[in-house]
Amino acid sequence: MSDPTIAPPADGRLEPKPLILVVEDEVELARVIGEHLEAADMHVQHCPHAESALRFLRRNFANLMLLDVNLPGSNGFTLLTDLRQHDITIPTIFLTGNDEEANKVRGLELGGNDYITKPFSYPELVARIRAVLRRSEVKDDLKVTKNATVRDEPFPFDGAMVHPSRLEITFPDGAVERIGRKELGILAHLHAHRGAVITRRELIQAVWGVHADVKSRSLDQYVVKVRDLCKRHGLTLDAFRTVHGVGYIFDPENISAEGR
Amino acid sequence: MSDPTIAPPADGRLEPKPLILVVEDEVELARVIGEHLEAADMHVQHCPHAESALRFLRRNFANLMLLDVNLPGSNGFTLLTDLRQHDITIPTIFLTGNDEEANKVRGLELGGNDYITKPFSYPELVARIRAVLRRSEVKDDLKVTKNATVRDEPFPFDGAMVHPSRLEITFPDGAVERIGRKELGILAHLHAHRGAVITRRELIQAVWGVHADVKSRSLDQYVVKVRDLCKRHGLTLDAFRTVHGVGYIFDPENISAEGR
DNA sequence: ACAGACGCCAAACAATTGTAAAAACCCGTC
DNA sequence: GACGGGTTTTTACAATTGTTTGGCGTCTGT
Repeated sequence: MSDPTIAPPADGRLEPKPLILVVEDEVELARVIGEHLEAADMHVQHCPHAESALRFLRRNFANLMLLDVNLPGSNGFTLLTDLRQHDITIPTIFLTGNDEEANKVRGLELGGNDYITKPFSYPELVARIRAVLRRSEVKDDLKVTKNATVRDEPFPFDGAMVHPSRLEITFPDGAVERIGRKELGILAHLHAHRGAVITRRELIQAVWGVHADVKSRSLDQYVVKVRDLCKRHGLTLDAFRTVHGVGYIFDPENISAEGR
Repeated sequence: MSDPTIAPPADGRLEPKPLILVVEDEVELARVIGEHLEAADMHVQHCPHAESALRFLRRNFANLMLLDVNLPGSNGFTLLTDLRQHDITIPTIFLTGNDEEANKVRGLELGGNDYITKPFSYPELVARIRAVLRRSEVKDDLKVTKNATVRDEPFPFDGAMVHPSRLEITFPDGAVERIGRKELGILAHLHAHRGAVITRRELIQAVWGVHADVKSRSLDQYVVKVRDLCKRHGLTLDAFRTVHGVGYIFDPENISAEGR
């Protein structure tokens, strides 16, 4: 199972386990892969087909995707295309069944990605994953939060302007305030899903990660902060309402009033 | 400079393909590597052992050598020695099988070179090669560190003038101070990326090299020095802020009218 | 009215960064 | 090969900033 030559982190500090999204229709294979990855100190999320993977990634964060090229219906590549359309990028390792597919993958020249041809050994799989993760670490620390990176463009929020990279928010009154990563994460998620009701759980997982404790009152804390911030700079909070028992909704310029 | 984003050429102009000499005894591995490099727009020459590599390099030119440290008979290091004896220098990337070997390579302190540990992904390999090539291309570079270089021309920093070649900085008050290479490297990187948030990791790797220990607190030390220097000569430090949890930002123009 | 959900303050915690001082290194010289 | 000056790195700790928890009052929907 865990090959000794493949050294675990072995680092002093406690690394957070990376979350690997396994997109594989053969349930049994997925299960075995999952087992091995867990044994290698990783979290695993399994999606049996492209649709569910897409759905998952639209709402959650994952460190890496293990993608079977042969999926029933859509093949792996279309998933990639779909993801790109949604502006979702994720380090990916393709599972290819033969060299032909491998060539196709290679042809993609997808920077930062890798592929592995069946049959493969689990130590190798783990090694590959670690390698790709290691590489993406660089980009990971561009990650200010699970859902925002320092290269993100500034976006508007309720009249103010949020600068993810600088952890700052500029208000219409000209004031610039520093904000923390969690606030930023919340703002980013709200903005990304403006007009839609956002589950409390969803928001937490978007900002804290899929394995976060959903009970904590931490979220409220930041909601307070955010609201307080807006209030202090004379922004109306009409657009940011709480939906009792469900979560929140951020709905600038009444998007929900029209279409829908 | 060493930009972590792994970008393909994507350059308008037509570059001559670089020639990569692959010194690797495992024929199959060499073949695969070759394929990838060809796919990445490089010429490849394969030598299965040190002798042939030496022979090749005595008569021919190559832009870069990909050298497996584990060669039958001679190991990779002796090849390097031999080359040096013949006054042949060539940018080299070592293929190491494990961390131990990687350490050895690091120990060599070979400026401008790099290494990569198996297993590696081909995109990564290509990226590394491109990085080393890019670095070795620039002729009028000044070696600041074993790993990093900066351009030679003086540049302004926060009102002062930095003279890389003289390792000096002149302040508006006329004072001239000597600075170390690391300070210089930091100033240069800040200047080169002014206006953008610079990750701590990015800065460290830019100045200390790609393989530097990111956890070291050495950087802070120099940040202090730099700040201290500026302070002593009456420069405002408003432009050089730290972005907590992310890194630093130096942005001389855009001074948003807002304290902290 | 009741239970569960939410808002919110204050204090406990945790992680990151700033400093100072000492130790380790490097390099050219004696 | 030891010595000395300057540079680099490490260590240890203090200061700063960000995060989470508990408690409790308030609000909402049934």
